[in-house]
Amino acid sequence: MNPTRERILDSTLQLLESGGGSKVRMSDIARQAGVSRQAVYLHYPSRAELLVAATRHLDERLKIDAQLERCRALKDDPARLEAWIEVWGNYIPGIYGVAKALLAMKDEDAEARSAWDDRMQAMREGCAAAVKPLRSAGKLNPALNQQQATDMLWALLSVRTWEQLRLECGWSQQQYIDKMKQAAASILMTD
Amino acid sequence: MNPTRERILDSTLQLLESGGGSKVRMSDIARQAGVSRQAVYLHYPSRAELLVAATRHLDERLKIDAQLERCRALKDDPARLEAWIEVWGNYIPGIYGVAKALLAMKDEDAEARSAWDDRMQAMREGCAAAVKPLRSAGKLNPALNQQQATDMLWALLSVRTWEQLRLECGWSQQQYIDKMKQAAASILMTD
DNA sequence: CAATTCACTTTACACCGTGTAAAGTTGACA
DNA sequence: TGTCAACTTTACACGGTGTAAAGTGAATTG
Repeated sequence: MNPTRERILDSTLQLLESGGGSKVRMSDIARQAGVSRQAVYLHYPSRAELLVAATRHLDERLKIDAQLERCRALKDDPARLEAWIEVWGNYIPGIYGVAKALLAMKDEDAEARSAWDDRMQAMREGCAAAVKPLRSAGKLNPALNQQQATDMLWALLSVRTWEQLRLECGWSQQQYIDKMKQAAASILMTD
Repeated sequence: MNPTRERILDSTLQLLESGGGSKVRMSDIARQAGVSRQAVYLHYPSRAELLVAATRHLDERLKIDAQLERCRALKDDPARLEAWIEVWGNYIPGIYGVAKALLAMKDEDAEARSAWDDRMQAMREGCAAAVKPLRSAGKLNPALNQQQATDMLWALLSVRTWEQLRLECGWSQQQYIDKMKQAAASILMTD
């Protein structure tokens, strides 16, 4: 990969992660990367596309796919639910900065919107895969069909919910994971 | 109340509610109110303050306080939880437009931030008041203390969660209310 | 050894939306 | 008749995104 491009993406992620949130400007990123603002536009035609590229770059770094192996191994085991919550829940802090920026653009930029929706779709599949074994094992709460159970889990594990509990309520990451496991089990499983 | 001010606030709410989301401009509002853009600034010094005034105006219209009476009546009754979910859950659609706009500004504008946080604080008190009777009746899930239970309920009933289930998953309002009651009961109560 | 090409810089500018400033209009009221 | 208030009109500053084009310097190639 082109070294300048890489420095730009790294700088973007660095700024996004260090609190900046959505108020990170193109010029900030350029300065951080030690490059002119125009050079950034030379590689990424818009802020939205830069952010999207940055999330892809982050994925490569965090190797989410490898993390997911642990879940996939539990093919028809109801324990897949806990494994999934742990993997995804611990993935959120790593993507939070870029997620926040993407979420902020989502309403105004189609590019950002579809990038985010793609990721959420993939995340939703993880939820569906965690619900399925419950149904197979007859442990799924009879008040919920498979779709509804997936929706509930998807909402429960949303970045926004993580943000609220972790940052606004001051929960620790461990506490978040533990309580989410309990909550998901309570909602989705019959006793 | 000043009739021009009122027209401005009504127009703001109308535009916010009809999908516009956060891309409603001062000039849009002015046009809708049949007034010059500058006249809007004559009454509200900034977009943030206008939005804040609009939410207050909406509160008066929706009479949330009256709605809450039904909850308050159930002083120490565990049924207060269901009543609260119903009241708040049915309040969200009415405030969603303005809530979305406020949430979008929250990260950049201190005015908007504190206005939103105030409202969420009030909402959180409703959650706390719904949790308390459970504890009194010994029905609170022993894995959660009062604070944690309040946090969970607060997160479960967040506008973002409503948005996700209602708009992204396509749930009906009735379905949302029903499932939220079930979910809250599962998470918070011992059997 | 030129000539070209590539990656980048520099400078400049158009566009939008917010917010400020100030002079002009209109009607009500004293 | 004058003045005050509410509003309009015009104009402009600012910040951030994105475009355009000329300039620089180092590596590549005929």
